[in-house]
Amino acid sequence: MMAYWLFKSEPSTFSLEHLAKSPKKTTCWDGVRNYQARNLLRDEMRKGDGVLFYHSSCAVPAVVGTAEIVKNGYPDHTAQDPESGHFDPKSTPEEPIWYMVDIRFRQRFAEPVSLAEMREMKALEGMLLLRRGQRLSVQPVTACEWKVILKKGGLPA
DNA sequence: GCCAACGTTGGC
DNA sequence: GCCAACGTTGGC
Repeated sequence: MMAYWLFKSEPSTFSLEHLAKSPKKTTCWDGVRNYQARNLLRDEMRKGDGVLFYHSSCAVPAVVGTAEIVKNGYPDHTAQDPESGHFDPKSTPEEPIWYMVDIRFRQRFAEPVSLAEMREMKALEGMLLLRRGQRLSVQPVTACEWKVILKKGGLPA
């Protein structure tokens, strides 16, 4: 059963363009330091799942395209790197706390689907992203939400 | 186990 | 830059 997810990223740090230009159009999604998000990365996400790529903290917050999970959850080694900025001394190679997945660029939307637009779409009532105070950096998306957003973005579902 | 203080996220 | 909503930390 294929699942769908939404990944937030600040485009000034790592945009969909960055992903598209990465080697093999693939990157490891490191640096997530929230337990709820960790559980999704480690236990729920599976190779082949769809990812909505969302730009946050920018002029027009929006879903700008899609990616896919290409590697299941595995330990985030940046937790062991004091230089990384995501260092966590409580996490060890023997007992890792933090996990990441690999994602690969799939497609860029013809038109980004902005947060404001999503708020006005009836089909997206109840979408996690639109809930006030919702800050999870990786979060589940329903098949219906996925389909509606891809259509709005000008991609075939 | 409670809860105040603090840091972060992220839209506006 | 502001600020609401969270998550985390640490004293008790």
